[in-house]
Formats: sequence, structure tokens, C-alpha cells
Amino acid sequence: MMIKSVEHTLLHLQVRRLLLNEIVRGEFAAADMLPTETELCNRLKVSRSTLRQAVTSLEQEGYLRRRQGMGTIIDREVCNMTARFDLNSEFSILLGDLGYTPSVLFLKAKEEPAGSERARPLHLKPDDSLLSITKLWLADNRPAIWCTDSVPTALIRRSFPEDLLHKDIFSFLEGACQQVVSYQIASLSARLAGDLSQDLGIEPGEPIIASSAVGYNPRGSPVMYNFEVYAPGILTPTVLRAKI
Amino acid sequence: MMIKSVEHTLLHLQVRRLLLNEIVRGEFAAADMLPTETELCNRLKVSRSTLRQAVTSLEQEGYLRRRQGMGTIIDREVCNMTARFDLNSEFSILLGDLGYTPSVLFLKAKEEPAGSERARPLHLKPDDSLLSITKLWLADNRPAIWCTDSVPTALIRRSFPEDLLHKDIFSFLEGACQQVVSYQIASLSARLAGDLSQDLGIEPGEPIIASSAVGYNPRGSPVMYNFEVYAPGILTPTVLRAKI
DNA sequence: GAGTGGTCTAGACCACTTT
DNA sequence: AAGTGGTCTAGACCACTCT
Repeated sequence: MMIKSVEHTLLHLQVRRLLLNEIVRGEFAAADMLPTETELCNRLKVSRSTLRQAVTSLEQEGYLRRRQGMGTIIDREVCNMTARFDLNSEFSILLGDLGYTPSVLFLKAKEEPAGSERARPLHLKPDDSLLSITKLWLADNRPAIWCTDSVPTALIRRSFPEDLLHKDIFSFLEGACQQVVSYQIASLSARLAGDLSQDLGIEPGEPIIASSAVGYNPRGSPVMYNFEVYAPGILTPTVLRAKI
Repeated sequence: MMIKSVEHTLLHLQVRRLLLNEIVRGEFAAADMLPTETELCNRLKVSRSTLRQAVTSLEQEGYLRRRQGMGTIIDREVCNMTARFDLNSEFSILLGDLGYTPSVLFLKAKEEPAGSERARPLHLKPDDSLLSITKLWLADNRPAIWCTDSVPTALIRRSFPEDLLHKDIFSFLEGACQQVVSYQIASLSARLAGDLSQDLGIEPGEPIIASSAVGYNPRGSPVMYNFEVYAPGILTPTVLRAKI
């Protein structure tokens, strides 16, 4: 493929990105179908396996649906899904996708012991120290997401730029801990807004969705604990529930 | 591969099932690692691509993690996840996995117009008819999940065995409509138990998680609408949030 | 029958980790 | 240096959907 030399990314990732771009740009909107595999192979100068690797990854996220003997269909239903909870994404992007202007309010940061609840999933002892960062994400200046991210102090480099505390947690982990989060395991629950009602600008008795999650790096070690709640009405978490 | 002739399933699916079985049976528990790819290829008499297709699918669901130069690690953290909301699964299996004895209480079934809320996602008109089936799933005889599944009446065959109404919705769709649900798009919200508190055996003011979902067949046509709520404490929905 | 995606193979080479 | 998983290719054949 021609781009190969310019930027050294995996071929199938280049193909993937190119296809996804054309899909969302509405390139194939006329028929809502992709060209045939052989045609794409010729056009992009890649082998069929490489092309299929890219298409498979898009299919697994639900954007495409392949039908033997017929062709590859673009699933506009899934392409238009917003606030996908089953994919790791930064809140600023999430809110932007929904058409809001995102901003963030830094509420506080403090060191505290992990405690029994967070120690176990993080493979720590209860009195090991965590740095907990609390933020409020706004959509068009209205409270949308309240979250506390906790990172084991032991992972944090001695000094890091102060402004990392005001960015999303993935940037913080990368900048201050040289850690990448490759997946999270989240547990969902419902609760009353209670103490959080003020920050969220809702009534204390209003029910809200809360998610507690543990984030893991590519080696499978836990690197963060996250608690977040969503203001009703602004952002409705959606999940693509797929069969195996 | 030897099994090939006996049952005519795809090779990579046979390999997948075989590996998953060995993983959950704790076959490789000693090291929590899979044998090397070449060894597995030799043992199972399949090409490397076929093996990798199987392993890739297990990796995408989080059960495995491959590390170049090192090997393939079994992720016990993910293997032990219960009540995975991001995978389509029958409640009886879900509850069984959690160690409960599952049972189901058939509450009611009735035909009703789709109404504006359900008509649009199902690609129907508001006064098109739906068959709505309401059930309560019990875990060790305690209420766990309350759900209403709605199927367009137009899809339902004129006659079907009565007992399909008492099974899970996937069985109903297969038996009465010859339809398969290949994925669902679910929206999550929180609400107060309210009217449902009696059936769920909780207080009316207790907050609960509700999910509204549309199920699609492999052709991408919507075939069901689903509303379900979870009793707190019994089943905590979990989601594997993966990066692309 | 022509054309689509689905499966499977064999083999080459690369990138990474460990010893 | 040896061994691991990762990428990529070329090609054969199959299963399905159209017309």
C-alpha cells in the first residue's frame, strides 16, 4: 500500500482508518455498502487477508455487517450510536460527539489510603496510598459527568506537570505514570444523587447511574480505579450487546 | 483436525470452543498461559491462521491477552466476570453462572400498539401491533430481573407452542418467528422502583437500573424491543470497556 | 452461472522478550 | 541466539445470493 513508507503504522490499521473515515464521511452512503473485497484489495494494494483483518475489526464494533454472497453493509444504526459505554473513550470526545461543547471543572485531588473496597481490585493493601482526582465534566456548561479517578501513588512519577490533573485520566496516566489503560471492567449500579446532587445540579432524591471500574494496562495489571455518575438527560450510556 | 468430519462446524469455532473449555476447566491453570501457537497448531492439526482466528476471538472478549515475544496469558480477572452486560446471554445462563438456581415467572402477554416510543426503533408505525411478554426471573426464588419483551405481531407465525411464552425471548423468536437476534443496542438509565417494587420485592423508593434495548437480526432488521430492570444486590451488570 | 463473502492453508518475514 | 506472537501474502476452495 502506498502510505506504507510515510508513517510506519500497521497496514491493516491504515486500511481500517481509511475505511472508517470514508464510512463516516458518507463516501459509500449511496448504497450503504462497501465495495467488494477484491475491488478494495486492488484499490488499496493489499492482500485479501489484510483487508479482511481491517473489515473484521470494524464489523466487531458493529459498524459493518458482512453477508456471504451479498456484500458488506454499513450499519448506520450502530454508526450513529452515541455515548458507547462498551468502548473506552475520553469524555471530551464523548460529549463532543453528542454535539455539546465539553469542558471540565477540577474539583479536588488528594492522597488517601486505598481502603478495603479499592485495595483488592487494585492488588494493593488497604493502607497503600492512592491519588484521587475528582472532576466534573460539563456539556454546554451543564453538569454531565461527575467522576473520581484513583491512581496508586506508587505508580506516579516524582514530578509531573500540574496541568495533567485537569485533563482526562488517560492523559494523566500516560504523562505522570507512563501507563496505558487498555481495558476497564465496570460494574453498574443505581443510586440516589444525594451528596452529588449539588455538583450535578439535580435533586438529591433523583436516581442516577453509577459506574465503578478498574482499569488495566496491556500487561493486565490494574492501574486505576474509577467511580463516575451520569447526570440524567444529558448523556444516556449505550451498550452494544453482541453475541459471540 | 480430527473432529472435522463428525460434526460440520467451522474449524476455528471448534478450536475456539476447545480452548475455552480447557481454559475454564483450568487446564492451563498452572502457568495461566496457553501453549505456544506452533505447539497448538501441531496438537490440533490446524494452520496457524485458523488457530489465530480462534485465539483472536477469545482475546477480543477479554479472556486472553497475547504478548509478542512472551506468550498468551489467560486473564482470570475477565474469565471470572459475571453478569456481562456487553454480551448477549440468556438470563437462565447468567443467573446459573452466578451460582443461583434460576427460574422464571410468566406474568402476562398481550397485544398492544407499538406507540411512538417503540415504533421508531422497530421501523414500525405507532399503531402497528406488538406482542408484549412480561416475565420475572428469579434467582433462588428471589426476584432478580423484571423484563418485558415486545415482538412485532407481523413477525409471529400463526400458531406456535404455548410454552414458548414461558421461555427466554431468544427461544421465542427462534421458535415462533424463525428469527435470530445477533446484537442489541441498549440504553441504560436509573429510576425508582415504583410500580415494579412489588414484583421485585423491594421498596418503591429504591433506585434501580433499567435497560431499554432493540434487538436486530443478522440482516440488521429490528426484531424485538426489550425493557428490563435489575433487582439491586443480586445481579450487578458488568461491562468490559475495551479500547479499539 | 457469475459474483459475493467465508474458510483454510503454507510460508515468509518482522518485532519483541527472554536467556 | 532462540523462541514468542504479529503481519502480510498468494492462492485454493467453499457457501451463499443473486439474476
